[in-house]
Amino acid sequence: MGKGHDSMLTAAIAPTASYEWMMTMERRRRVSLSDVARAAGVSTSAASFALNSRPGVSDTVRERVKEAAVQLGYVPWVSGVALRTGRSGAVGLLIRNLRNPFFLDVINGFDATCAEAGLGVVIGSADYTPSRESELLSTFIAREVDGLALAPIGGGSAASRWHDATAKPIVFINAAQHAPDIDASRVHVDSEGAVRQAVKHLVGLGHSRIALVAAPKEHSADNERTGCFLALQGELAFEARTISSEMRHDRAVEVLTNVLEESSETRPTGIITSSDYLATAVYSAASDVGLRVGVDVSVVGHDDLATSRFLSPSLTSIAVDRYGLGVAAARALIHQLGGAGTSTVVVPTTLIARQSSCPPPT
Amino acid sequence: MGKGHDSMLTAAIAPTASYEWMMTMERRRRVSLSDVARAAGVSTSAASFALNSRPGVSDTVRERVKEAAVQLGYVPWVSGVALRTGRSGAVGLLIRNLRNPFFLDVINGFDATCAEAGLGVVIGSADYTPSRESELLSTFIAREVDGLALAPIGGGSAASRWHDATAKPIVFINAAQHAPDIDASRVHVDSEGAVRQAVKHLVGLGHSRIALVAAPKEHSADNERTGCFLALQGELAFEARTISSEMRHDRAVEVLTNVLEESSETRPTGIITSSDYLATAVYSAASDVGLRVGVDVSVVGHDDLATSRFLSPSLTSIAVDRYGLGVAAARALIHQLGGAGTSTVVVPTTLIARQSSCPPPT
DNA sequence: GCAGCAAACTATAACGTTATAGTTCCCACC
DNA sequence: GGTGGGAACTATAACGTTATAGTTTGCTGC
Repeated sequence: MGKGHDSMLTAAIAPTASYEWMMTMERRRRVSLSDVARAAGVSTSAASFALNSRPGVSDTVRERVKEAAVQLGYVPWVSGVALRTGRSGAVGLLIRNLRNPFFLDVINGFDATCAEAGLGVVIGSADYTPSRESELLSTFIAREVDGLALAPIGGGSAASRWHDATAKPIVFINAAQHAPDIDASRVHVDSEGAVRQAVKHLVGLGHSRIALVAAPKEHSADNERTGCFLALQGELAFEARTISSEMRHDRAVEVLTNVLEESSETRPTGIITSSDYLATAVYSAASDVGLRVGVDVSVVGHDDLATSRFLSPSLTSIAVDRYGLGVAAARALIHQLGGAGTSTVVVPTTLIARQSSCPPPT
Repeated sequence: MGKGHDSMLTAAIAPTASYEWMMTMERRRRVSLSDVARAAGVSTSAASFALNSRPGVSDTVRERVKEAAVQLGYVPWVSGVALRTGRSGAVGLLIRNLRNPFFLDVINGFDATCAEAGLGVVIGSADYTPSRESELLSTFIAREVDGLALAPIGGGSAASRWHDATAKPIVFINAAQHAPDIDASRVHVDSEGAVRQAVKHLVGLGHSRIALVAAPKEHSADNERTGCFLALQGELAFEARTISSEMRHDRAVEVLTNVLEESSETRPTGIITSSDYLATAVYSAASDVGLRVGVDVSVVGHDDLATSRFLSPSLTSIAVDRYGLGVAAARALIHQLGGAGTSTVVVPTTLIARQSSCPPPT
C-alpha cells in the first residue's frame, strides 16, 4: 500500500511569477484587523473573536467591533488567514480544457454554487497536457486552496499528490473509475447510459455499423465510454468500431476524412462523438468527401450545446445538465468542507433526436 | 479631483468562507524555505537570496540551495510571499459574464499568456450584476492579485476603487471610453469599425431600415456601439433604429418577436446584433412570427463563433480574434507589471458574409 | 600590520491573522 | 472574608516569507 505516486519531484516548479516587478512601487497601507481593534478600543484577539463569532467576547464588544469593521471597510487579508490557518477560502477547479464549451456551463454552476457559500474559485485548464495538470496542481497546493474539483487527465498521480500534500477534500468530475484507492467524491455524467441511448437510437433506425469517436486512451472518461460501447455489442446486434482522435477540430477532421473515404461496404453508417464540438468535425469531414450528414451518414453528438439545434442539419445529441453537474461538484466539495464524508452523484442524460440521425442508406 | 467613488462601504463583505471547517482536520506539515536552508547548511535569508537570484550570495551556495530545493520538492507558499511583499503572483480577470462563449477564447488567450509568464489567473464572472462585480473586486483585492483585467459593467467605481485600494496595474477589456480619468491599459475590439462594416454590408445589399440590438445603457461597450451606429446615419443613407434587450436569450426573443410582428412597412429588414448568441434569438423570433432569416429578414451577428457557420441559414458575422484579444490584455498587464506604462490595443474585425444576409424583400 | 572596505553571510523584524496561554475582574460559595 | 472558578479580555507566539540591519571574513593598500 501507499505506492504508485512517485512523480513529486517533477512538480517542483515555482508557481510564483518571475517578472521583475518595480521594487519602488508604492505599497498602499491596508486596513488591518488591528486597525479595527483600535477603533473599537479592544485588543486584536478580541476583534478576531468578535468577527469570527467565537465565544469569549461580550455582545456589546462584538457589536462595537463589527460596526468598526464596516466603518473602516475592513476585509480580512487572505494571505494572513491562509498563513495562519492553512485555509484560503477558495477552492480549485482543474479542468481538462477550456476550449470545449461543455465546461463553460460546468464552471458556471460550480462558480455560482461556491459564490453562494462564500467560497472563491480558482480555475485552471490543463489543456489535455499532463505536465500542465501537474504544474497547476502545484500552484493550487501553493495557494492553499481548501478543496479541489478535478476533471483528471492521465493517471491518478495528480489526485494522490494532492491527497498526500494536503489531506484536503477532492471531487472527481467525469472520472468514475479514476484512482479508486482515493477517498474522493465523484460527480459524473452517466456515460454508460449515454452510450446506450445513442447506440439504441441508431440501431433502432436500422444501423449496423456504428463507430465511436474517442480521445486517445489516456483520457479516462473516454476510456469508460469506449468500454461501455464495446460491451453493448453483446446485447444489441451491431458492429462496433472505435476511432481514436485528438480533441482538436482540425486533427479530428483529418482522421474522420480517412474513415469516411472508405467504401460504402465498410465505413460506418452511424457515428457517435463524445462532444457536439467533435460532431462538427464529422460535418466537415463528410462535406470534404461529398457525403451528406443526415442522409448518407448519421451523427449523434454529446452535450447538446446551445447552437446544436441550429446546425444544418440540426444535430441529434445527448443532452446533459452541465450546469447541474457543476452545482453537484461544488456541493459535494462544500459538504466535505463542512465535515461530511464523500459522496457520488451520477447525472442522467437525455437523447434529443434531430435531423443528423436517420435510417442508413440502402 | 478625487471624487466619484464613494461606494467603498458596500464592499465590506468578508471574502472568506463561513463554513465551519473541521477544526480537528489534520494539517500536513509543509516544506518551507527554512527546511531548504537547513538542508543546504545556510541561513534562511541566504536561501531566499539564492532562489530569488539576488546578489549577496556565492555561486557555490546558490547551487547548493537550488539543489536542496529541488530535492525537497520545495514550492514557495504564496501566502507567505503575499503577506510579506503584497504580491501573490496571480492576476485577476473579471469579466462580464461566463455564459457567452465569446469570453471563453478571451480567457484562453489570457490564461495561456499568463501561464507562460508564470502568472496565475483568478477568474471571476460578474454575471452582469454590479453588486457581484463589486464583491468580486473585494475578493481580488483581499487575495492581493498583482493586476486586474476588467471587462467592466456599470460605472467606473470598480476601477477607481481598485486604483485607490491597490495602486496596481489595470487593463480594461472592451471598454474604450470607460473611466477616462484612470490610467489604465485598454484593449478592445474596434467596435466602430465593426458597426461600420455591418451597416455598409447591409446598405450595400439594399437595406434601408436597419436595427441594432444592444443591451440596456449601463453596458458601456454596447453604449459605444450604439453611438457609432447612430452616427453612421449621417454618412450612409439608412434609417437607424435601436432595440434594447437584456443579454438573456429568452428575454431577447420576446423583445425581437414584438419588433418582427410589426408591419412590413415599418419593421427593420436588417438586424445587427452584438453577438452571435443574440443572433440566434433573432432566428427564434423570426421562426415564431413566420419570417425566414436570409429571405425576409437579414441578420448580422458579431463574434463569428465556431458553430455559426453551421447554423441554418449560416450566419453572417463580424469575426474577431478573441484569443488574440485575451493575449493582448495579458501582455498589456504583464508589461505594466514589468514597470512599463499603460498601452492601448485596438483589435480589428472582419465581416464574414454568409446566408443570413441578403437583399431586402421587395 | 593595521585601517578600511567590500563580499558573503546571519539575525531580526515585519507583513496580518488566529490559537493558546495568561491576566484581570466579578461573583458565588463555603 | 478568603477561595475557587468562570467569564471577558489581553499578551504572545507562530504560520513562511523577504528586506534591512548587523556581523564575520578575507583582501587591498598604505
